[in-house]
This record gives sequence, structure tokens and C-alpha cells, in this order.
Amino acid sequence: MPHGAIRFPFGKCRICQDQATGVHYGVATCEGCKGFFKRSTIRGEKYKCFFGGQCEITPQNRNRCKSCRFRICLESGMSLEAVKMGRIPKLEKERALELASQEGKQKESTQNRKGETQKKGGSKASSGPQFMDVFPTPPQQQQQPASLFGSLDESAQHPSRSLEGANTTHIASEMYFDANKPRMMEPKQSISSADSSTDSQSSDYLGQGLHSPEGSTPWGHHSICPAPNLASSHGTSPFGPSNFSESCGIGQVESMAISTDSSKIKTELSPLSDHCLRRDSSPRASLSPLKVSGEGLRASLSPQQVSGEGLSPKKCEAVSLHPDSFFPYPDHHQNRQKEHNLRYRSSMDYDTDFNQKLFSTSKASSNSFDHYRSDSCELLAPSKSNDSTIWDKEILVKLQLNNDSFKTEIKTSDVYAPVRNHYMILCEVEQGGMFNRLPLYIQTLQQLDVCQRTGLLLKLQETPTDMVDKICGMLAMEDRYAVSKEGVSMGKDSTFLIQGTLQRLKYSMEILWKPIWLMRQYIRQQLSSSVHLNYTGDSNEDLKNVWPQLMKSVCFFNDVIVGFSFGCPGFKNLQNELKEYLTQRAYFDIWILLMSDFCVNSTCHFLLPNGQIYTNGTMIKILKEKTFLEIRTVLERINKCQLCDLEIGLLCAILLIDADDEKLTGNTEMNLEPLRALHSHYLDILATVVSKIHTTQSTKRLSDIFSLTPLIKKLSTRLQAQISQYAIEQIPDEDCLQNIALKAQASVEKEHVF
DNA sequence: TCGAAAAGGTCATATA
DNA sequence: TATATGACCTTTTCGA
Repeated sequence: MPHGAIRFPFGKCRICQDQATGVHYGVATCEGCKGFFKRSTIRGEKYKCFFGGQCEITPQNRNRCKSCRFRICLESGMSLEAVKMGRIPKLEKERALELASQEGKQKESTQNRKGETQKKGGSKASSGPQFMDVFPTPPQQQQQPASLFGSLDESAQHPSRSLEGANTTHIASEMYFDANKPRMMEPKQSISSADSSTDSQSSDYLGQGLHSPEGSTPWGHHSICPAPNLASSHGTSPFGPSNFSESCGIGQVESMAISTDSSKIKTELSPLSDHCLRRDSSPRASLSPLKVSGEGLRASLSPQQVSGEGLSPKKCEAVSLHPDSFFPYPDHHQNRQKEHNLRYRSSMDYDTDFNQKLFSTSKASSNSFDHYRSDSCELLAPSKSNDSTIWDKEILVKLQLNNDSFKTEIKTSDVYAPVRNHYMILCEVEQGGMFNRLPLYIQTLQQLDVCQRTGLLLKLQETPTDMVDKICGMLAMEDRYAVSKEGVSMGKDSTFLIQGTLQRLKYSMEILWKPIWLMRQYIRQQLSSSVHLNYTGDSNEDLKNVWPQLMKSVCFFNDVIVGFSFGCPGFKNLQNELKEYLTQRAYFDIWILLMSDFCVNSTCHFLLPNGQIYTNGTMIKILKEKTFLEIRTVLERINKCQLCDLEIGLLCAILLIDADDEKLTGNTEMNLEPLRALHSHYLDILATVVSKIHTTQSTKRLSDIFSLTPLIKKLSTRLQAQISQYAIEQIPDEDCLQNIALKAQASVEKEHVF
């Protein structure tokens, strides 16, 4: 084309929104999509989508899913038969140029007006809707038929026709393509309505009181779920101090309060930085600072201890640990803890100062640990790097996420003080255990969520309505991405959507990982400790104690899983019944994924939150050999995939919100569309994360990950069925628990006979 | 016949 | 090392 000649304004590529270079095979596309369509057609290739068949194709991800790219090509009307050679008729070209020119002027004046308004107002509040005006919605989201130059013109079907009669406004908006222009998803729901809906749902949920908590356990409702009943027997439990259920409640929130303080995460405690258990040889494995309270926490393992040579297998059956060790309490909670211990001291040898002991021992043994790194065992030492969290800098850079973007200027203690008080009050008023407090716990999570992202301090005195208004206002002003993308209507991703979700997921995953991280520390600590330990779990007498502990652990894991679920962006906007069902269903799915790290050299270290560690022998007695072998196989398969913490967390989320379930699809009252959209969104995020973290073999890695899901689901179902056999229909007092233990024992003996 | 526009070809680069 | 991608180039087609 001669210099100065005016080229037809083709706008954006109908397939991927990149800049279109012309009309190729009947549709305005970029060079890439043109070439892709040609190659695909000539070779007659057949593609398959691994992400649900609804991938959005962008210039960044267009090579990720050939199937959806080709599908969109066809849907847009690309065809070898639609070829139109030669010049675009003069009249047609003139009209198009004129429209483009008008649109350019309109945009300019609109932007000027906006600039003036912003200067006058000087408020950030106007950034939301106006942002949307400036950047037109891509045609795919407008659900309009594909066309040659614009979404609505008939030229797609009839390329030789003129543009006359086409939708002027739309074509005009598509005439120019600005490569630097950010692409925004237009919220299908207004900000206020979306959030109001969320909160009204939440209110309903909260209003349901006890209905939801019990339902959120793998045992379903309370009639057959020992955990809630156990929790509600708080204070009179035969298992000693009532602080266990308390620890589930307060401790969880406290752990969040600490883990979500980004400054502390980086400088004091990095629960998510623990790559040392990963079987991965990727660079992530070298990133792990473990600093606790300013002192380096370094567990110490000798090679013999690590490989198990220094420990009798029997001795590894079970080790006791106080639950506090998983939740660093503030002083006032420790005082409360001590009070409870005095009142309810039981035969369980709890140590309220365990944390201090743990950390001081760690400190003392740090030297030997620093130098040790074993290839023979996965319980590896963390490195000295200071930059690691699960979201270590390297990953953040790859994901283009800014680690500092959620930092708040408000002192963390100020932000979380109300939450602590909240729980103090709850504990004073009612000692009903975690399950009775779950609705308020969920509410607190939601408050925390806002605190983390906006620095907004929500006061307890505020009425729920005030709170809702404030949340909506803050979200509208400061988190337009999350608001516009996280609504029920979300379904199509974009770079912003993925990044926004990841940012928020970051905090949710800290809830998930922190207790697990502390457990890991404990395992290392115990394996490396020279102090004499009382091991239990092998004899029949010991086995009696296993059941109470197992039931307590239900409460703990349920707490972790519910916290994680509600932190997953998009989850809390789902139907209440759906949320309840999903958290219940995902219990073992997530448990299996969390436990995968503890399967070392064919030995599974099953951890309970009170510090009990059961290895193969005990677990076979509890779960029967067939189930145990299946668990081990699945855990080994998971480990083989060498997933990083982030991938494990995403997989947890994906299993949580999976809509592919007979009970769900068979229930016509449930609206599964938002769930499917959310699931598809998370799949896309996982694909993005995998492709960015594993620059090579990402497709294979994804395929490996997806091959895990049916295995995990199958095992999860088996575990649920098996555990349900031990159903209890009354509040378990001491006698009842003895009966349970006897029942379990009898079951084991019966199996041995056969 | 000119020249705009699309198809087809080429090859450096990215990815598996 | 093989294959896919896409920017750029050449060839072909067709309106003016």
C-alpha cells in the first residue's frame, strides 16, 4: 500500500480481539487467527477442549485451547467458501471511514468531559462505571452475531454487501482498535445489586442458624454427624479442656488474622512458604524462609531421622501435640486457655506453651538444619531465602500479580481487634462450639475479606445494613475488578478477572495452608527431636483414643475447609443450599489433597489437629486395608504430579465447585449455571497458572492434574461411605465414645477373621 | 490498467 | 528435535 493511503478500519479480530489485519475467510481477523484457521482447515485437524468448551480466546491465551479457537472461528462465520478477493467497494469504504472518524471525535469529547468531571469531583468513586464507558465491551460479551467488520452488520453472511444499514453505533465502537486498551468485563449485574444479593444470601444463610454447619460436614446432618454434637458438648466434653472447639473458632480467626497480615507474612511467619515438602525440583523448592517471631525457625533433621532409620516404626504411630501449636494465640487467648485448662484439665497431656517450646527448640536446632538437604526423603529443609510464600515472588512475577497491592496502611492490630473481640464475646455468651458459631464465623470471614482488600475497619457496633452499604461502597470504589468479575454472572475470563481472582484467592489459601504448614513444622520437629516422646496408637487400648481424636479433627478440618471455601472468589455468591452441599461434599476431596504432602516413601503420616500423627499401621486398623491402600495410591499419584502449593489450592477450589455431580444435576431446583461458570473460570485460572509456572510441558502438567480429579472423587466417596458406617445418633458422652471405640475395634477384628 | 485487499507462502521464533 | 505460530512478504483477485 502506498505511503499515506488510508486503509480500511477493520477493528478487532472477531476471534481473539487482537488487531484485525483484514477480512480473512469472510471474517475480520488478525494474522494469527487467519493462519490458524487456514492450517486447521487444510489439515482437517480435530481438537478437544480440556476446559469445558467455553474458553474465551484472547491474544494472550489464544494458543491455549485450539478447540475453542477453532470453534469461535466457525461460529464467527469463517469459511474457505467465504473468501472475497479484491477491493472493498468505494462507497462502503467511505462510509466506514466516516463512521470511524465520528466515533473518534465522540470518544475524544467524552473523555474530555470525564476529565473535567473528575477534576471537579476529585473522587475515585466515579472510576467504576465511567471506566466501562471508555472501553467498549467486546462483541462476544454482547452476544451478538458475528460479522465481517462489526458484530451486527450483515456482511458476515453476505460479504459482498455494503455496510449500509449496519448498526452504526456498534460498528463505530469497533472501528478503532487500541492495542494498549485494557479490556474490561462488563458486569451483568450492578455493583450494588450483586453485593446486596450476596449479602442477602449471606443473611439468609446466617439466619438459618444451625442448619448449615451440620450440613457442611462429610457426615451430612447432625443425626449422623458426630462432630457438631461433639462440638456442642463443649465444656463438658470428656476429652478434656473445652479449648479444642474454642481453638477451632478463635484459633482459626487468629490464624487468619496473622496470616493475612502481609507484613507479618513476609517478616515473621511464612506459613505458605513451605516448599520443603514438595517433591518438586523446580525453582520453587529453593524458596522458603521460615521465620517465626523474628527468629528463624529451623527444624532439624538428621539424614537417619529423615529416612526413618533413627525411629522405630512403632514409635511413629502417634505423637501428641497441643492444638494451640497450630494457632498462635494472642496473650488474652492464652490466658483464657489456661483458665479453661484449670477448669477442665483432663488426662490428655496438653501443653499450653507448646508454641514457645516448639519455636525455641527450632531455634536451637537451626544450625544443623540449614546445612541439611536430603534427596532420600521429602521432608526436606527449607532454604534460607527470605522471599518465599506460596505466592513467592517468582510466581507472582510470572502471574503479573503485585504482591504489595493488598497492603493496608491501617495497623493490623487495629483491623483485627474487632474480630478478636467478636469472638471473645461469642465465647462468653455461648459455649456452643464452632458449629454453633459458624454463621457468625462466616460473617467474620466476610468482614475480614473486606478488611484485607480495602483497609476498611468494620466496627462491631454497625448494623448489618450499614455494613452491607459500606462494603458495597468500598468495593465499588476500590475493587472494580473483583466486583465486576465476581458476581454470579461471571463466566468469561480476562487477564483482569484471573488476576483479580488470584489476588483474592491468595488470602483464602492462606486460611487453608496455615494449619497445614504448622503441622508440617510439627512433624519435622518431632522427627528431629531428641526429647523422649510418648507414642500411642498401636495397642487396642490406644485405639480407643483414636476415635475421639478423629471426631475432633472433623471440627478442625471443617473449619479450615469452610473458611477456605468462603474465601474463594465467587463462592459466597452461590445459592445457600449449593454452598452447604459443596462444602460438605468437598470435605474429603480437600482433605486428601492436603494430606498428600505427608505421604513419604509409601508411609502416610495422617495428622490430626491435636498433633496426633498416625501412620500406616493405625490407619489400616481404622480404615481397613483396602481403603488405606487406595489412599496411599492416590496420595502417591498426587505427589507424582509435583504440584506447588498454589496448584494444590486451585485444585481444591476446582473440586469444591465442581458441578459434575449426580445429586446436583438431578436437582432441578438448584441453579447450576453460576457454579458451572465459576468452575470454568477456575479451570482457566489453573491453566493460566500452570502455563506460567511451568513454561515447558504445561499441557502435560495440566493433563496430569485433571487425571487426578476422578481418582480423588472416587476415594472421597469411599471415605465418606466408610466413615458413615460409624454414624452416631446422640451426643457422644464418655460411654458413647467407649462404645464407638469398641464398635470400631469389633469391626477391625471382624475383618481380620475374614 | 491500477491498486486495494485477500489468499497463500516463508521463515524466525516459541513451544512441546 | 519436531512442530506450531504469526509477522511479513508475494501472488492473486477484482473494483474503479
